[in-house]
Amino acid sequence: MRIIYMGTPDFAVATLEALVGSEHEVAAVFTQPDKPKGRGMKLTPPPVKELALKHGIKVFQPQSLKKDADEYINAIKELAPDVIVVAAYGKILPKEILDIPRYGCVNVHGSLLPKYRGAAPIQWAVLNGDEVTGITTMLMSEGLDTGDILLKSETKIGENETAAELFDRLSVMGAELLLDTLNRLKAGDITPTAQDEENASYAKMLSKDMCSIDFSKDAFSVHKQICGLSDWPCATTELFGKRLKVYRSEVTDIDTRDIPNGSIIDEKRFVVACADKAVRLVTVQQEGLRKMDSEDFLRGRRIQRGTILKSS
RNA sequence: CGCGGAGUGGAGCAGUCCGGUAGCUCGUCGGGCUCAUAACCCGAAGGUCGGUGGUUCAAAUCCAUCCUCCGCAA
Repeated sequence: MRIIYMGTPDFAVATLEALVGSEHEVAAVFTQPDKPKGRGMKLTPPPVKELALKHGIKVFQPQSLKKDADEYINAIKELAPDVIVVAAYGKILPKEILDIPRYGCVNVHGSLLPKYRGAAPIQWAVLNGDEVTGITTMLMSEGLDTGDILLKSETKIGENETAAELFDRLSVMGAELLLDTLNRLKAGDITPTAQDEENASYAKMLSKDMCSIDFSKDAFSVHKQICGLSDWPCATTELFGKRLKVYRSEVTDIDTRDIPNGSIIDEKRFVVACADKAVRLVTVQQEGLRKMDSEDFLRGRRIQRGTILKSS
């Protein structure tokens, strides 16, 4: 099939790569405009753009599909795609565009729809402590992730799995599921199913005010907060007046109900008391320093047992 | 020129302001103790102090410049 691909972040890279390596033809790529990023605010192209350019695929980076609608609609019509594939593009497609391809617009979404429609489905599945999540492909409609479902693929979330790790796994799964979806769509082998609106939920965007760790919560919640926010925006606490990011943790079975919340009960392994049990902080990063195992971080730093980690 | 932190044996740090013996907590290796151990005791190896230039009798430390890593902000 002749495809226009729309996507932006790392999550969308694997799928594009799979399409490029398949029998399908990627006629053009749409992605977000380059944005100032990193130290020095250098203008940085999105990951999908870099991959597209590497393969010599034409790249469009519209600021808005609504303002300059005519221009892009015409461009897309000229490209005459059989299907438009969208993976974490970050823009809403107007109906005029949705109607162009013969097979419609197929979206790859990082959750089992109708659960977690919206921006950060993968992280929310981890944050909420879900045991299972997955990938859904669907035919896009005008609403936010409300289109008819084509295929689903499930996977278990590991006990200590971070959102970043799950991201990587799901992006690979998404690529596979999409190829499967396209092939079966072409063969007329899929019956799109409407989403069950009753059970729909939305995953709102992650924000920095979710980052501060509250050790007065139970260990499981704290642990899942750390996993779900890793490695961005990352759960944080405060030690020595400096921000400490926590990338990785594990729940212990140490009962800490009689110990002040947030106090360090093992100053060598970085075990911290929560409301019910203790959590061990496994990988941390203090501002200005590199990311390291907590044992390394604690070594050579005179930390006393009982030191309290504050909410940052 | 967006703001800021860091670079010292294999790891993590102190020492830098006020130049003058390479320090601490670990790890590694060897030995000892122990029923045993991630515990304890004794000993050893291992560092051109990120690079270069400068000041000085003398630079990890002061000055200049470059490189690398990271936090904030986006």
